[in-house]
Amino acid sequence: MKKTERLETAIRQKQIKQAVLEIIAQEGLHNLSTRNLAKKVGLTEGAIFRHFPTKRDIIKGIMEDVENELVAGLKEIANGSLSPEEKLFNFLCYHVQYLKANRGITILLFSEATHLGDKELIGRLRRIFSDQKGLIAKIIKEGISENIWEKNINPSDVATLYMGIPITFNIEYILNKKGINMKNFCRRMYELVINVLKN
Amino acid sequence: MKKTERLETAIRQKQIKQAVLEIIAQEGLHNLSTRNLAKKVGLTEGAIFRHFPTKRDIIKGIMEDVENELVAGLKEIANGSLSPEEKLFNFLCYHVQYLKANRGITILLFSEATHLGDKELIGRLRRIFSDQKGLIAKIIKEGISENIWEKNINPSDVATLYMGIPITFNIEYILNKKGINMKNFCRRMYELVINVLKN
DNA sequence: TAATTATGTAATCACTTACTTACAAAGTTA
DNA sequence: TAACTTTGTAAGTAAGTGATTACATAATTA
Repeated sequence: MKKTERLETAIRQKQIKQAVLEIIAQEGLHNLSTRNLAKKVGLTEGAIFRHFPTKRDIIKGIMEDVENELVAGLKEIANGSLSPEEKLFNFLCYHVQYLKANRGITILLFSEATHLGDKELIGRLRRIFSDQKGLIAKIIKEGISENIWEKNINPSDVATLYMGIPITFNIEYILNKKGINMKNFCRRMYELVINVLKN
Repeated sequence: MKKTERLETAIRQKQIKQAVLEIIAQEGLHNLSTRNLAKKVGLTEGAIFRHFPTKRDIIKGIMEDVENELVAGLKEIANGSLSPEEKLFNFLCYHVQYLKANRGITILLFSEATHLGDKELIGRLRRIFSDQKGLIAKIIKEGISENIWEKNINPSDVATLYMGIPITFNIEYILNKKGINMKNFCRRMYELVINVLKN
């Protein structure tokens, strides 16, 4: 009966978080129960709760991944030594690519954080959001101080405008997979943002 | 014991949909149960189900309101006789204002539609989304054909960029009420979009 | 090898969910 | 006034939720 391999917690945690994203992408948020999650991983519910104290902690773990993978990657680009234009382009492409590889993550974060009504999760989400905006604003300020872009432009406003791009991309991608024109998406959006900055 | 006034279904339906939006704005999505909804309206659960066959139908009703109020209003602006610039400005301001008055509606729609995993609701959402994009693209095409805006710009891409504005606004507004700089928000975003179009 | 620890199962918990049923009474109509 | 329709209540339902328990066994350590 007992054929299930025994793996250590760190590995199971990765599998569980992976399964969460797969369920959302393939079956929808409404199927994200611990029961279905256990089935997907190939374990029982008890085993799931052996590796995570609560379901909430699984979502929290995914948020931490986003901070460690996405946000850290974006930070590296923003703090690099390339030109502001190159930074902006790489930033946007990296951003979109990450969301493409982890489709549904935007909806998971916003939906679950608000669904669970959890102050800490919402705070984390807020931080991820404002970190990204801050990095974009920083790149833009850099470009302005290097006289590449217009002085009379508000970096924070452009950052707000920017933030809509990956969010919209992700929402459209999960909502309407065929409708969105993926080809060169990040280059096309980059050109538009550059238009704003060059005035 | 029976002090509850008896009101006709049409009125109760309005009250119930109103209560849904209030609960989301004040208590969060996680408190949107039929139990809590009934309490908010001042009725029993049984009464709620007298006026709506299912909870899903309440969400569907709110979606219909969005189509009849928001989308119809935007359509009127787009099809009006003002200049493309004026249309674009009014469009954006009307859009933002509606979401401000009905805050949380973006999260409700995306979250519940995906949470319920309901094909019809997701289809409706998709339609609301693409209708708005289509109207924006139309205004932009108009401006281009009137030689107000650059020819070598893709109206559909700008529409995608545009769509991020109200979505981001709504998400930020519910996530971080104090953080968002509301003052002249739509005018500031309008200026940025105009920069894109004038190249 | 013996004791201990880590990882699994099966059954079940208390609770919440959307929804239903049987009944009461207000409002309308014949 | 009598019959009927509409709108309400109170008390349920079955199904699903996240989480726990008692127990088994594989892997590691003393």
